[in-house]
Amino acid sequence: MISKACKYGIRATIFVASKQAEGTKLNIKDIAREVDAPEAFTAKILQVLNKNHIITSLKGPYGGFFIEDYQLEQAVINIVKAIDGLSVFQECGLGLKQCSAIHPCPMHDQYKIARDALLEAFQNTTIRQLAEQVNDGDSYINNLHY
Amino acid sequence: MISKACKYGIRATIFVASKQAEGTKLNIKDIAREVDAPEAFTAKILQVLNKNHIITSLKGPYGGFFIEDYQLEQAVINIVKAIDGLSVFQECGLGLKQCSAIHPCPMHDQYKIARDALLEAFQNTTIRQLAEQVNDGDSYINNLHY
DNA sequence: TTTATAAAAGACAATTTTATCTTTTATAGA
DNA sequence: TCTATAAAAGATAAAATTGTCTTTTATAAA
Repeated sequence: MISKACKYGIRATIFVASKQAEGTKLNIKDIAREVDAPEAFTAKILQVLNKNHIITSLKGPYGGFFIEDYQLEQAVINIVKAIDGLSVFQECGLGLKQCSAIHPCPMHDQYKIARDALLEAFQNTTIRQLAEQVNDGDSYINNLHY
Repeated sequence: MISKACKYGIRATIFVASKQAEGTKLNIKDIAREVDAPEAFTAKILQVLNKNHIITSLKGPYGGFFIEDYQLEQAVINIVKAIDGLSVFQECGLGLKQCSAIHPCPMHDQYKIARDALLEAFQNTTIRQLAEQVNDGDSYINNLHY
């Protein structure tokens, strides 16, 4: 569906967003630990998220990652766009290079329904909404480790 | 979404199914050419499809691949199951190892809608239906190469 | 039974994705 | 200005997926 990198990126972003109220900056180690992702790999991902203005970073002492107000309002699809690109939302379900109403693959119509539902999910959800859910204890961004 | 191998496999199966009426057996070369997939890779995929009784093969002269009546009635999800497994239809959208109504990720509900739509698409469609579409000229399993 | 044919099986190679490690750059405070 | 800190950048490495090539096995017909 979407890459592992992208999933880590979304979880990390939600975590950073969920801490916005505190006003503190979070470092890579803490973010990676919280979202159960490999640290160095997470660093790479956060790097591209910063470049794409999904989150903001500051180097040096007292530095780290945080999220700004305007960034909280972005739809999660922007995270997918930054890491994986938007092709998942456009590609043919059976891998045809061009697949459209005029040259459809045999699953075109049914697949499009699912693909559009996915698009909706990522399009109509803001980072703020997800962060609030987590803060309210209604959902989680980490694995239960029993 | 689903792997390239799986997409090749579905296209190949539809092609074989679309030729069932002819009663002829198709060889790897012809199948691979028709569905625009690498030949040797296609051979590997057809091998697992045969093992999983999606299609049938016969070695030797006058051998090749064909599909039997009962196989035509199978849902395409069986092809996905044989090649990729069913995890796409069960996995968390944000990559949590366990994600359910009692420990949901922040996108659980919206993602589930899309995932279930995908499941429906593959579950409620038979190989025969797709083959008929192709035979009727309503859809295609090959790339337009202009 | 021999031969030709076509898939199966197995080994291997290339590419992509995931992951790690080291060095550099920016920044805050002493 | 010097030092410590934390991210950025760059170079590699490991794993998974995609793709190829060679050898073996099954089968039909002569």
